[in-house]
Amino acid sequence: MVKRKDGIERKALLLKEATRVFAQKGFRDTTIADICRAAHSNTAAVNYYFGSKEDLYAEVWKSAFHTALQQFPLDGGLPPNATPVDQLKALIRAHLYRMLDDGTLGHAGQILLMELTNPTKSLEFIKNDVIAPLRQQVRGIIRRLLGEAATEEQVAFCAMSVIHQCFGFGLKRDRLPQLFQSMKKTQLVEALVEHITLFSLAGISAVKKTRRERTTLCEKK
Amino acid sequence: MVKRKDGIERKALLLKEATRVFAQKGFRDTTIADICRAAHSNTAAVNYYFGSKEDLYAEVWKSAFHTALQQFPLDGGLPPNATPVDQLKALIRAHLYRMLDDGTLGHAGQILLMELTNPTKSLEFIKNDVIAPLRQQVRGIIRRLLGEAATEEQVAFCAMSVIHQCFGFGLKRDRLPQLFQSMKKTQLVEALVEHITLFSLAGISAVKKTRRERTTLCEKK
DNA sequence: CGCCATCTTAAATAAGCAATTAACTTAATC
DNA sequence: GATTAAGTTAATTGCTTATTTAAGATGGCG
Repeated sequence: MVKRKDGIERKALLLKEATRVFAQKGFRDTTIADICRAAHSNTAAVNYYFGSKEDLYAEVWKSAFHTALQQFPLDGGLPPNATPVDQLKALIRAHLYRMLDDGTLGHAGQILLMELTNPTKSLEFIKNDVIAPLRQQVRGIIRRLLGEAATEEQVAFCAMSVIHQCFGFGLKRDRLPQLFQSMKKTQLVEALVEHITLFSLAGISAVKKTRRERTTLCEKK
Repeated sequence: MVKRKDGIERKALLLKEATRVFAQKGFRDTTIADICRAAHSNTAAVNYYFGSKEDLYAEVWKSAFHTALQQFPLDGGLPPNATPVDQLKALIRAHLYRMLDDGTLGHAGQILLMELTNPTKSLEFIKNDVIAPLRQQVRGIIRRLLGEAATEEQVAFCAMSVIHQCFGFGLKRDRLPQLFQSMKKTQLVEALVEHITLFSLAGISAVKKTRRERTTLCEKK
């Protein structure tokens, strides 16, 4: 009945270090000993506080995505009546920061990419809790940009083109500074936001201009 | 001095099954037993023929990328005097097939994505042998599309936008048929080729139209 | 202080896996 | 068909790692 505060402090530290190590090395390559060493704890600590390595991993991505979404909400912090162009730009910026941030923010993106290429059991949850609402959000914005005349397929394709550009930079996360040595990180990210927004808006406009018949292979209903 | 042919047959079978299993589960999650079971061989076979699990993995990606590049060469099989637009489209198609093919072709893409998010020791080789020449190829085409006035940074950003769109579809490889149930696979891939080409050419044109000063943060020399 | 739940620790346990070994079988060449 | 290198096999070794255990230390509260 008597709770001590040193316990919850250590638990929080373990979660933080676990997030970092998992994001860096992935679930399978991370040992409990790695995490406990980073948190200056005994190897039994993980099992004591979280039950198992798997349970800890689940806690990690839950908290990582929670903070990431809190810091960069799906609507980008914009009022609901913002123009779709502004919404798109905010969305791209949020994604890039989620992917490229050096702190906790970036860890969520790292873990997401690893789950997509190398799934653990957690992928199902991630798909439902993270990817699905995100897809809704992106498609909503694209729909407004393309107009009612566009097919569902056109919306889906454009949404993927935008998102994949952002995700792709997560893949080169570690190599980006090397590729663009002369730029500061924040400069680089903002330049990328500008580029992806410009590139994508042009792409979306081009799709909008195509005749509808060309792309109605899908959506027969 | 006496060579037997049953050995090289088994070795080839092991390589083939190893490629499939590695592409599906990744290096760390694949056990030697998994591979040998798939190839109807004893667990000692991998060490007998390849020396170690790591050496086998190296053989796997070498052969996988070799076949992938043979089937879809960097120039897309086009004559050197082809228009950059045709070259871009051929490149996009080649990438998509490398990412989405169900057979051996697709395995190279799977392994590449896993290496990028979750590197093993092999990543350095992959970067030098696969990624670097590819980047050269893409940037060459983009450069021709953007013209001499464009900055190196603009070329690099556009190249990434194009490539990442293709890579991104590799990330959803398994979920694509589910998202577009009504389309046959080949239909879907060709539709994606059309979409990415259209989208990217529009994006590149838009970048070309921007004033040079806006994007000269990099490349001070 | 003295109780007791909470937390910490070192050591033990057990499971999984890559790699090795040595005995055994097969196929090519004479 | 005898010889021998090549290939195959089951059993074993040794290492890494998640998890458990039980004993010990610590902090809050009466």
